[in-house]
Amino acid sequence: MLDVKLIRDNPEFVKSKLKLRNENPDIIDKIQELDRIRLEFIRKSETLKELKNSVSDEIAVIKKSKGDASGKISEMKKVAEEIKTLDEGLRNTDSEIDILLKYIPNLPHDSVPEGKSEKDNVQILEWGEKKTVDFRISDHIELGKKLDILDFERGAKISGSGFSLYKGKGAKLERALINFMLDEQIKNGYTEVMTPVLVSRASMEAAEKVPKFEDDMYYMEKDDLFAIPTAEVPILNIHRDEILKPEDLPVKYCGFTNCFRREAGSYGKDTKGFLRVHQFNKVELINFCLPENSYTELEKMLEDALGILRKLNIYHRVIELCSADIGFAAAKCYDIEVWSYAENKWLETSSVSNCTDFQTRRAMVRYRKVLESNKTRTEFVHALNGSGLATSRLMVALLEAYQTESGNISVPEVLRSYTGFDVI
RNA sequence: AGAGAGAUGGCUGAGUGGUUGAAAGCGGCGGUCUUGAAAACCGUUGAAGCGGCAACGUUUCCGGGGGUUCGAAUCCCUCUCUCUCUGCCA
Repeated sequence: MLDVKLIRDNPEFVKSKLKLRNENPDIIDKIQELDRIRLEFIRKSETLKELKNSVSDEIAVIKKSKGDASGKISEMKKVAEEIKTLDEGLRNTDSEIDILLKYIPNLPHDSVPEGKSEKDNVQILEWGEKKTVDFRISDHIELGKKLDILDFERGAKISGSGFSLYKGKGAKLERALINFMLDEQIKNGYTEVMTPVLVSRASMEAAEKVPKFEDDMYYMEKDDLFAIPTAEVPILNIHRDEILKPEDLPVKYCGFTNCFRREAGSYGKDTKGFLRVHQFNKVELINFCLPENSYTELEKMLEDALGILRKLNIYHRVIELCSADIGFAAAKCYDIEVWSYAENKWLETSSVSNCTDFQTRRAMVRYRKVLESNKTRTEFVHALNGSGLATSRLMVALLEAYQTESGNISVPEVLRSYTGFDVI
């Protein structure tokens, strides 16, 4: 969530940034008004509480010396009533503000290209080249079926469309990919974690996924638990309500999990095979860092993700998302896309974002900042997240790019020590 | 799922209505001592909000929410979570 103080002190700045995201800035006026009311409640209530506290002490003294305090007590009775009313007003105003705040996205960073839609995203890097082959390219579904390594029909039988079954060398290849990616990220300084994949509502809220995206999640009503759409959620929550030591920053985690997405509203789009699935595998990267370092850390994280594709030798590009297309919690975001030879288009396989203090403010992840006066103050750390990477679409690109004329798959060099075989 | 116990500051752990934001110990930080270090001793050490340029003042916070009271960590209700035992199960 945004800082209310920023809205209070710099409303025009906030509005202009929201406009860049195609958001209606009027909501800021509403929050400002509620904030004024809120401060009024606080001041009135605190003045009365101060009075109540001091008189209560006096009453204690009088009672101790067996005196009569009935006058003061009845006076304070009235004051207590007033405080109750004021605090109720304050609570209501607080929750009104909070509801509004939950639907306001993070503000785009100055370096983010302005744009109206995804068409205005900017390609900033292209790596490798499109191979040309003199045989017919099979898509991943065809390859998966022929080699008996992927079975989408049976995946659907088990759970419905959008669920897949890996088999034999296909399963092993997937596992190899995950292990390879984790090992690479551990080398890059990330600490591996294995997290719960069902998380509480509080964790979802802290990651700013709920209430805005509640319909996109699988939800277990009986236990009020959500299936995670990304490991970003549990990993971010590792340090919820904590104050980190500045010397420990940046704190970097990587973790593999299954990810679950209902993909409500995208039925009919990219329904083939792995292109859009309800459950997929992903190695996630999270970085908690000092605010002043978050944009250099963002570039490093992008590099960490790209390193995987380079080692796999997969043709890819990087897109810098424009102001209208960056995710809700992000201030700046890069997408990594891999080339699908069969689909003849780019597939998003990673998104690397700097969420600044947007999530950490709600999650209360802070560090102790030492001021010039040698005093300390807590400040929110910045949180970054990135896929490093998501396997399903990567698998599409990999299978297609590594197919041979005979219809087999030549396992990428770096994965062979993991798979134990060279060809599928 | 059944029975019971509990939730207090970075940690351990006192505290059952009136200077208790909270004893004590540990840890952390600063200092004395020391060539240096350890030990010992002394001091210091929570967060959030509001007001203030600041010094500082003030309010709130002892799992969450509500209640009783002039006054609650302390009494009542409720929810959540954790632990132990039994059952079930990977």
